[in-house]
Amino acid sequence: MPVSDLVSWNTVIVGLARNGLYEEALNIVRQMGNVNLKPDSFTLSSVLPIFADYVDVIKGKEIHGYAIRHGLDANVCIGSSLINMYAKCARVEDSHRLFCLLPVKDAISWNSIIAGCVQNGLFDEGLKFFRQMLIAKIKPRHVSFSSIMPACAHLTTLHLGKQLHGCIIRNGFDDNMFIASSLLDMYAKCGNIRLARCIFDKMDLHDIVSWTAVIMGNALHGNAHDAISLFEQMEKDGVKPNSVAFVAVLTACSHAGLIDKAWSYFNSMTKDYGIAPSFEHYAAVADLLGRAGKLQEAYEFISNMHAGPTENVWLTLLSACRVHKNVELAGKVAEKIFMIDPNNMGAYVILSNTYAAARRWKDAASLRVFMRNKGMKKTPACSWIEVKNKAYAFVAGDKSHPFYHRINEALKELLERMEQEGYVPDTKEVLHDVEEEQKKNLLYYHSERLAIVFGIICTPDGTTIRIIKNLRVCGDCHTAIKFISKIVQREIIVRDNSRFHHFEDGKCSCGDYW
DNA sequence: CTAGGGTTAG
Repeated sequence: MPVSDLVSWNTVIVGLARNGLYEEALNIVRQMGNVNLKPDSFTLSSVLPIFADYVDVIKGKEIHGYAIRHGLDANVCIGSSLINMYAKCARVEDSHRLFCLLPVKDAISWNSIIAGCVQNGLFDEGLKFFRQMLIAKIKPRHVSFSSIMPACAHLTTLHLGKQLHGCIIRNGFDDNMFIASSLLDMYAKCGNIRLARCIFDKMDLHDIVSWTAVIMGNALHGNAHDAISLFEQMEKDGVKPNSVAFVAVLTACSHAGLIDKAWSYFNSMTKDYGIAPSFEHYAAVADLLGRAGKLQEAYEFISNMHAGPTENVWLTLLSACRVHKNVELAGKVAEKIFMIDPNNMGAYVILSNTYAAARRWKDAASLRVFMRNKGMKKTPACSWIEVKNKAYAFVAGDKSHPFYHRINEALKELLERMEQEGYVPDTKEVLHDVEEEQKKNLLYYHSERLAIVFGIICTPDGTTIRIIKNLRVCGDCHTAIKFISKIVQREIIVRDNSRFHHFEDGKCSCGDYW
């Protein structure tokens, strides 16, 4: 059989696969056998992306086996598509192994392993490969940047994201849609919504991803009205919202307490766009109802979910129960969660905090003992700040920190000025059964305050301070930071586990609703 | 007259 025959068969397969006609492409591959043609490296690397898209690791592995038997596994194109296929099937350790074994690595094989890591949440690993790629003198391409940027976004490493942005501009990649979307998302997640919006406005074209990224960014920063008007503009521009876009706009409503708006979007999603609500949509609405104190309504809403509620949806209601100190419903909700996952740590923590908030110290304590016996540990609160391209982490009351004494001095000084301005510590949320004086001390050393004071000491006057915290900011710290922003005349941006707070001149952008 | 990698998600 002449080679050109195989070439023309491959050409047809590629054409079909690239146009999304996967079944037709696979049919052609099957027919190759009937005319005694054997798939070669071109065939395999055209077919593998199909199984990556199908998340079909069984079929993918079959191809992998075929490649090994025919001595094609050292081919760089097959290698990249195998790395990609395993990563898409959540088998990134297999991708990793293949990448190491690959004798020749080009830019695309590097991009495959970087994207594979980032898509599986291995952000540090992805960054490590990115650096190794540079060391190996492989020039990053546009795909390298759009693959690695989400790692900066998730890790909130603004300095890295900015460096990469510089590279992108120098390479003239800044007009690429994928890169612009990932960049604007990175800036939004790292606390700079203004720059995120700037990048969005400079784009020539907007697709559903860039719209969603800018809507979500505004939602996270509490700019509900911007988020909603962007969503409406998107609809006007003829870009059809998808399920993710609705998550974004519902998140915006949820962070601003816009119940009626949220309902109208939730209903329009199914009615106007035929999108079935997923648990994220339910979670956003449940969160909104819960925080507005409509706990019973939220309970019924969740109970009527089509697919059956997930533990995450119940968890949003459980934290609402804690906020509104509804111990009875909290118990009922916790039970629902333990039916799905008996070892759900988050649920035990919130439940014990609910008891403590209702001053039921004994119940809280016995639950903590139970948790300790089960070997469950509460996540310690931690805040961090970037100063001069370095991240500094703080945990509450950490005396081992090298800057502890300087921070402590500054904290005392600041506290005096705060009290002169009218700050009264609010110990209601201190969930320990200890003396009032001790409670105050616990508050004064919350991790976010240590990080903020460190930032004030280490940066010139007027510099914006950006803090990231792994847990929710407590009510008293929220008040304290408002005072601090006024006293030191600095903009302080705090990202907790669910949203951003912009503190400026004694006020917070969330309007005290969060 | 042939092949592989990318952005949004409480």
